[in-house]
Order: sequence, then C-alpha cells, then structure tokens
Amino acid sequence: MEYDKSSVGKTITIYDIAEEAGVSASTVSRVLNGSASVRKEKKDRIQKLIEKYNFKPNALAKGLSDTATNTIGIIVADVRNPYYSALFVACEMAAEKAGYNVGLTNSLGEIDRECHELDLFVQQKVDAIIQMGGRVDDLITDDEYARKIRSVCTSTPVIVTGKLDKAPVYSVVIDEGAGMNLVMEHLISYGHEKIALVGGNMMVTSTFYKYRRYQENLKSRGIKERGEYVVNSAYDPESGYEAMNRIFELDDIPTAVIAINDFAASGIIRSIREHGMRIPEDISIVSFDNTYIADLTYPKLTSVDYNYKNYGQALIDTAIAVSMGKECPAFQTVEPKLVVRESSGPCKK
Amino acid sequence: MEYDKSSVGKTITIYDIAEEAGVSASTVSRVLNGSASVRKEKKDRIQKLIEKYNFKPNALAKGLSDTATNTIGIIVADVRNPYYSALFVACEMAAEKAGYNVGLTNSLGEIDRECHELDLFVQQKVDAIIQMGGRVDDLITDDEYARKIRSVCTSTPVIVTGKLDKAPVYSVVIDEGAGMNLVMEHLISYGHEKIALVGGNMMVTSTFYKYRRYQENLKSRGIKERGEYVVNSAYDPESGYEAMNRIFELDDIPTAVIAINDFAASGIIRSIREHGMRIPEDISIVSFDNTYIADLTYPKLTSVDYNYKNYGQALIDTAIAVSMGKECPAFQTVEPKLVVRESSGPCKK
DNA sequence: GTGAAAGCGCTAACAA
DNA sequence: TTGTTAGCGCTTTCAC
Repeated sequence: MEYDKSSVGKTITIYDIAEEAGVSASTVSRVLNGSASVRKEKKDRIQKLIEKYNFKPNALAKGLSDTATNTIGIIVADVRNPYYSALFVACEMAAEKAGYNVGLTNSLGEIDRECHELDLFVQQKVDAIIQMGGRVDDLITDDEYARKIRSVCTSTPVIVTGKLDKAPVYSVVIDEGAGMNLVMEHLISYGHEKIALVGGNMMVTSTFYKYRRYQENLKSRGIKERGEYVVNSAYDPESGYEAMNRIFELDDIPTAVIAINDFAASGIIRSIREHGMRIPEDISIVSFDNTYIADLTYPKLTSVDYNYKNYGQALIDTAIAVSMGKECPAFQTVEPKLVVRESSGPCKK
Repeated sequence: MEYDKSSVGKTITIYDIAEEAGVSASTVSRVLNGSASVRKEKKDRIQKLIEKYNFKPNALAKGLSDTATNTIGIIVADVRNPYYSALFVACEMAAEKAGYNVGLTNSLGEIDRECHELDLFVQQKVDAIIQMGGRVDDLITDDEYARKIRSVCTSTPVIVTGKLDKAPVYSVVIDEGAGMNLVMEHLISYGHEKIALVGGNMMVTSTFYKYRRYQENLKSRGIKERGEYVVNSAYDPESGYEAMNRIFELDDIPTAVIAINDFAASGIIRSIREHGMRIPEDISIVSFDNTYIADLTYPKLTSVDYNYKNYGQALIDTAIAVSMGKECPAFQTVEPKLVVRESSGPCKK
C-alpha cells in the first residue's frame, strides 16, 4: 500500500474560506478566534464553510504570528515510572481545562537528553517548560545543567519539581519532611521503634530530606539511630530486594521498614516473604508515592500520597501564570497524606 | 517572584546572525541545514556566531516553510498503563535515532478526546499520527470514529496498533493468536487441562482473538471447553480479583489460569492467596504484556512479551516511511514470545 | 558560492 | 464592522 500524497486534498487555508465566503482573511480569523464582532450573516456563512471543509487553522502559522502557542513542554525522567505518569496525566488534565496543550519527553535522567529536550521545547516556542525529576532531583546541582537552564530561562519560564539554586526557576515540590513525619508517627503509634529506611540514594534531594527527617523523628523520641538500619541503594524492585536481604543479615531485625518508594517496597516484600516472615504481623512496611503499585502488591501497601491531581494543577497553574508574566511564588509546596492499607500494623514486641 | 518578560533577551533570529556575519539569511540557513555548500571561511564565521548566541532556529517558522515538521504524534489510551508507556518510550527512542520528535497525548479511551487530539496533531502538522489503543481496539469499529479517521487520513497518515477496516490506515499489531498458542503450549506441556481465561472484554479485538485461539487450542487437543472457566471483566487488578473469586465458587477449580494482562494477574494472585492456595504449586498463572509488573509480583509472572523495542521501531519506521510517501504494507504483525518466570509450573494431577 | 525576493498561514494594527 | 497591509522566522527558487 502506498500513501499517495498527490491524492491528498490541497490543504485548505483561511484564505480559501475567505474567498468562498466573499470576505477577507481577517474576517475569517475574527470568527475563528472570536476576537472581534462580525456581522451575524457573514459569521454564519463563514462558520458553514469551516464545517463544510472541516477547516482547522495551522497551529504553526498561528504560533508564528502570535506571542503564545498555548503549549507547555514537560520533561520527565521516565514516564514508565507510575509516579511520573500519574503526575503527567494530572498535568495534562489541568492543562486541558485551561485550554493548553502539553508536550512530553523522557530524559531517562540523562543530562544530555535533558539539555537537548530543553532546546527542542525552546525551538517549539512552548509557553513554559515543566521539568519533573532528573537533574533537578540532584542534591548538588550539576553546573553544566544549571548553565543550560539559565540560558533557557531567558526565553522560556521553567518550573521544576525539585530545586535548582543557581537558576531563576519556579519550584513546586513535595514536602518530603512532612511525609516522613506522617510515616514515623504512624509506625511509632503502632509501637515500632526498630525502624529501617531502605532504598534510595542520598544524592537525591528528596531522599536526603526524608533521611534527615527520619533522624529527627528518632531523636526527638529518644530512639537511638542505628546506622545498619539505613540501607541505601536505588529505586527499583531489585534494589529494594537486595537492600532488604542485607537487613536480614543483621542480628537484630527491625520490626518495621520504610521503603523509599513503592517499587522498592515490592522488592522488600519479596525479600521478607523469602525469609519466611509475615507482613505486617512480623514486619510492617510503609512506603512513598502511593502509585497503583501500592494497590497491587500482596499485601497492599500503606503509602504516602501526594494528591497527584492537585500537584499537577499547581504545576500547570504556575506554568500558565508565569508565562503570562503574572506574579508567582518562586517556591511552593504540596502536602502529602498517608494512605493506610494492609502492609502496616501493630508491633508485637 | 515575577517573571519579567521585558528582561527577556530579544529572541535572536537567522537575520541577526546573518547581519553580524556580514552575509545573507539564506547563507545562514544553508550552513544551518547543510543544504548547499558555503565557503569555508563564511561557514566558520557563521558557526561561531551560532555558538556564541546559542542560536536555535524557530521550529514553527521552519515547519511553516518546510513540508515536514519531523514530528510524529502519538495518541495513547493511557500512559499510566505500563504497556503503553513501554511502547511509547520505545517509539521515542526509535524516533530519536531517526531524527524525529514525538508528541504524546492520552485519550483515556474517550472518543471525544481521541477526535480532539487527532485534530490537534493535524493542526500541528505532524508528519504522521500513531494511535495506540482506544477506539482502534474496538472489535466493532465506531462509525463516528472511522469517519474522523478518514478525514484525518486525507492530510496525515495514521498508523494504528489495532484495526480499522473502514479507513485507510496502517496497522502494526501483535499476533495475539501466536501469543495464546505459546501460553497454551506452555501450560499443556506442564500437564494442565483445566485452564481458565480470566479478565478482559470480548468487545476488545485483542481479547476476542485470544479467546478464539484459546478455544481452538482446547479443541485441537481434545479438551472440552468449559464455559464457566472463561470469566470476562476488565483489565485492572480489582477486576482480576473479582473474576478469580468467581472461579473459586466453582466445584471444580482449574489448575491454571490465563490472565488477560499483568494487572489482572496481580488481582488474581491476591484472590488465590486469600483462598489459601499456592502459586504455582496449586494453581499456575500465565499472563500477557510482560510489563514490569510481571517482575514485581510475588511470585514473578510468566508473561507473554512483545519485544517493545522492536514494536516501537516498527511503528516509527512505518510512520516515517509512509509520511515520506514510500510504499508500505498496510498490515504488519509483531511476534510475541513467552517469558517464563515463577508463576507457572507442572500440574500435579 | 551567494543574495534578493517570494511565500508558508495566520494575526494585528491601521484605515476606511 | 470590514479590508488592507505588514510582519512572524525560515526555506527555496532564481538570478548573478
């Protein structure tokens, strides 16, 4: 089969409509955008033709002459991660409500990709760029990246889900400390004191802050922190699994573990199972992100939720406001809440 | 904080570069695209300036004057489903290699959204549109949708991961029958004969074909099909859970169950656990899609894989070829393979 | 090898 | 209310 370009109906433009309606292109443009009043009679005639030809104005031409494209670019570390896909979909919905489109690209956490995608969005003249995860998660901002963002910022506002001290970006971040507070209160109210923190990497801002708050909670409650209960690794199931296996090598096993995210938690569950222990009877698990994974493990995970809908809305609201030159706080925070499911329970001392 | 648009450096254009280099805009365009030879001396001078100002040509203007935008629009039923996100990422990678960009939108399976997103991509002058899931999965094509696609096809080639008899689209689909053959062979070689098929909806093409092949396999092996072993529902964990619970109400429980996808499988696992049975010792499970969920359940799932990388590549190759007017088969197929993990084992009669 | 000029499709003054 | 005109930034003949 061949796609015969020659058979393609000549693309119809605003001029074709104008001609057939016996008016000028401007008038057609006016009814298209409702930007000025047009005599009802002409208006009807034009609208008929628009329907007849199923005319859709060329977005490229429109974007070229307008100042805005009504498009927001979103760069995500990896949509395959349900945390990001949930947040992306929330953004998409919020944008749609506001009459904006979104574009999505994956950086896979690679700095070259991130820079390239930033360029691409700049070239496409998006009204704003939202960067979710990737370099903006780094505890220590990469200099090359900061330089890049600074250059992008001169033409396009950038909103990040992390922090970037060295560049004029807008941050909308989760209050990780508050999340950890919820987790600790939950576990301690169940009588747990031997609490492990498993998975993640301290060079990632969110993980670092979680860890700090974990320490503070222990301290303020007079529980001594045990270094061997904090096992760093990564954010995937396998890492969670291996990290938890290491915990099982200890003489004194914790009664509760905090997983850095739901993925890691799934690996932790596997490790616990393989060691013949029950959840939550023998060991409780609480994790972060409350992705759909929390609902599909056995037992279901108690997990910290971020209200993705609101989070996405905040991101989009900020992007739109900033792109229109409105005043906006440079730093906003979203409040987490704990969703209690089956994986956590009382400590049987 | 306020984003001061006035402080924004004047966007620099090809003309600015040309002026400073003492050449014409055409020449700058030439070195930008390597579309014609330019005296080395000038070329160097121009490239210096491009670097100096970090100049990126306006994609809108380029798209307006060019015939192609080098962009492929992808409409997906729901990126939050790992099947789609995996396929999308595969497409993105394949596109990148070919020098194309991709745009993504979610239809959430709603026909209005799909139509709207088709329009949007047409307006953006994407070179081709890939439709993954949604209406193209319907066993019976929706007429309104077919009409829409037909109108889109006159200007933009459409590639679908399903079928659409009433419109000139290109199909690249999974060979569902072959997938089911693999599953049946696997189970039957383990001695299973009491095999249930759980989850999904027969109005979805892929599910319908799976079911047909399931029947054929039973028949050709002289195993009588039992209607009560085929429980329809949907594609999420909860549906799988409920469907499996219904199976447990039967007098004669199957020794193996085929889950319509990994999500449903996770719910099935839960049901089996709650009924105090072991996997795979008492009941084997095999599912479809081989998403990362298959790796994170306990036990890990035996699942049918589609080689997402190749699948995405085929989709993109087709999109690019068709958009360039090249000859292309209207129907292509991707071959699945079975990834055996822990959830399936011998039938202990 | 290089520049001038026209045009891609739309919007936004400015006149009328 | 409506049409005319001049761009938006880039590519691409067509001369030179």
